[in-house]
Amino acid sequence: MARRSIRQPSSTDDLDARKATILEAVVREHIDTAQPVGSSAVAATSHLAVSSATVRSEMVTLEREGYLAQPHTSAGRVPTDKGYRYFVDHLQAGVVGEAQQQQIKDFFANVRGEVEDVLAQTSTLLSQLTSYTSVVVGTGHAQSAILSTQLVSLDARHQLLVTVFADGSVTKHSLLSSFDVSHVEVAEASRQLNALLIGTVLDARVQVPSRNDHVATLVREAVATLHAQAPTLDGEQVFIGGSSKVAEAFDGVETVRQVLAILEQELLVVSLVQDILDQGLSVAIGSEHGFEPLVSCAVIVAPVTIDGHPSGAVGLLGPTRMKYSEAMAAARAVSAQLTQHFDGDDRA
Amino acid sequence: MARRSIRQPSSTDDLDARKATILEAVVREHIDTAQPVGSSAVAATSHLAVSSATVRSEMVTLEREGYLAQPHTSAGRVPTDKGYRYFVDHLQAGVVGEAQQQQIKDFFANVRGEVEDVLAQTSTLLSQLTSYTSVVVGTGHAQSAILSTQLVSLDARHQLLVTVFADGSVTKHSLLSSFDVSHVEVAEASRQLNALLIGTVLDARVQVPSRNDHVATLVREAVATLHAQAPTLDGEQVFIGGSSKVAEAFDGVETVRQVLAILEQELLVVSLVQDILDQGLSVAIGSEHGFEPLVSCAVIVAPVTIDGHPSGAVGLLGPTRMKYSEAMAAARAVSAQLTQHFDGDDRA
DNA sequence: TGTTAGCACTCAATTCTACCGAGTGCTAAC
DNA sequence: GTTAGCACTCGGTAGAATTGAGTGCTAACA
Repeated sequence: MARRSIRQPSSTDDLDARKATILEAVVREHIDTAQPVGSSAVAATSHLAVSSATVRSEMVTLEREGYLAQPHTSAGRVPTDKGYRYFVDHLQAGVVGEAQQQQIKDFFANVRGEVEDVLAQTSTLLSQLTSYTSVVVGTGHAQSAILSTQLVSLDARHQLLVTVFADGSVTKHSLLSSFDVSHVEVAEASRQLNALLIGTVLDARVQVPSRNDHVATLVREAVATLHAQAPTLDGEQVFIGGSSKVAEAFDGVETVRQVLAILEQELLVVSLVQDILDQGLSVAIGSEHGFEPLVSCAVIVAPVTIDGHPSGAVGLLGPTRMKYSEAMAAARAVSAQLTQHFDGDDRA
Repeated sequence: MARRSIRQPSSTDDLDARKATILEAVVREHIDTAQPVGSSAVAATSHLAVSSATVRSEMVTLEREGYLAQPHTSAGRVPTDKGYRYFVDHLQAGVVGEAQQQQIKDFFANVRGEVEDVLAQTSTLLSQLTSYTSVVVGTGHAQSAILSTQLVSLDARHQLLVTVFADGSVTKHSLLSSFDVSHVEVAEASRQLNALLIGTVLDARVQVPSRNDHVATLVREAVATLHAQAPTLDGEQVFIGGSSKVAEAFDGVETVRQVLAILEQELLVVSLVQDILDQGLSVAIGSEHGFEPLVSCAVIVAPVTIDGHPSGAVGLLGPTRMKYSEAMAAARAVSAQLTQHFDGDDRA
């Protein structure tokens, strides 16, 4: 995996007021038009009472300091990752529009179903709100206590182990015995499993029976199967919404392909989101996140907590020239509502 | 939904041998090169001892009869949907290559985990084998008998209803009571639910208790919740693999976007696959499947059965100029292996 | 010293033109 | 029925000319 450590976001020095204004104008304009921005455009749109020549000489400095770049000699300027970073760091928090606020409210007022369904639909919502691809991550239940476990017989050789965790998640594992098992034995094994496991977490050590009869063997197998899952953070879920937006956001077909290919690898996506969160960031721009194939992307994340501890995140993936203000506001609003949703009426 | 009935596939009349050869040559060449095919190319590649002029006059006929089309006057010919249809109908069954056969074998020899995992991974496999986007559909358990149902207390007001079906699937539904429920009451409700539901199918009528105590209310709610799911064919699962292949298969960014947008709507995909299967087809080309946005696509499907009755399908989605022979062979091989996998060692 | 008007210069993008050539349809001869 | 021959069509390409947005530099100005 071609990962590198995430760059310090605060490495952007401060710019004097006029340079900052010019940089901001360039970023805004470029986000709007997707075109290189010229000095005269900046002189016109920004409210600096300055001629284009002055803007030009400032731009030379900004370029030398790495905030702007020139695609070719006779073109305008384009923001670099560092330029976007400065812009984002100095962005005052945006607010979500009336209509969108309403849409979010309506959604959470009407959403039904299990956690998984809610997360999946939230992902679609976030994508619709922003026109970017959205990622919703629900963290695993590795640290949740087991509430109940049950062994169900499918046929003489096959049993299904169903486990319910305190966070409301349910897992199933099929077991294949090398001998025929009676219903009575399954019931007894189920009883013993409950006695052993209820209240424990997945990686806890439990005392399994050492006898060699059917029931004991079954119990041992069940516990082993269950514990084998613990390290893989089983239950970590990813919901990706609006992957078709990728085709809108990027122009090169090849770029689209690469981004889609990344999104297919859900583990990668989870670790990407997790990394960004671990660094305490809410936005990773261009090469900041260290994923080669995503250099032309920016990723916005907002954590979701349940009962105060982190238990997931919502994210947005767009081009580096994305509408940071709106997108960040939407992500924040949705993550807040999601947090509230799970803390509140519905139990997660 | 802009659906239309599927066209009869057998509406292609028969062509004389030479026309058939020419048509086939055009299709093969066009699939290979993505370019319009000229008469001289056909005269050269096909083993007809005929001049290009003869081919040309035959092509005029083929065009008049709707098998070929001309992008513009001075270009070669391109197959129409009808042309592809004839080609596919007269295609002798292809075989999968050595390496691919091996890859499939290895996959099914090593695949682990629950049905869902197997299906998801199968989808990825099929996509890798063919370089097309793959769809794996697992049909719901609406007709499966209930093996076990269990009510678990999350807290005083929230209970989780976990149901195991004979096909090995598990559902969960959370219930919210308007009153506090004790653990004893939950256990009793769970016991009663088992007595009521075990052995029934989802849409069966059962006699619920009419009393008004906590337990009876809980039981009623649980049954109602469960039965509310029956008509929605709950449990129908779609796994889409290799959506990034869409960006390779189609050139227009807009087409890519449209196809991705369709793939996002999983219900649509299921009904598409189902429709094609219902018509007894294994390939739907261009407008045959009646989905406007997918006119430039062909869809290949192959049914999967468990214990003899249909329980899913694998599918491939590519451009109309896809490699039918290879793709159909791969789909068939994978669906056969999948069928065997579920009938055999592992219980589904 | 910072700002600005003026100006020459650069270079991608656009337009125009000519032309090539793959491919066609037609016809006359075999 | 087949084919060689031929005039014709028209998309694609290559080159030249043009355009114009934008730059950097310089000299004058406040």
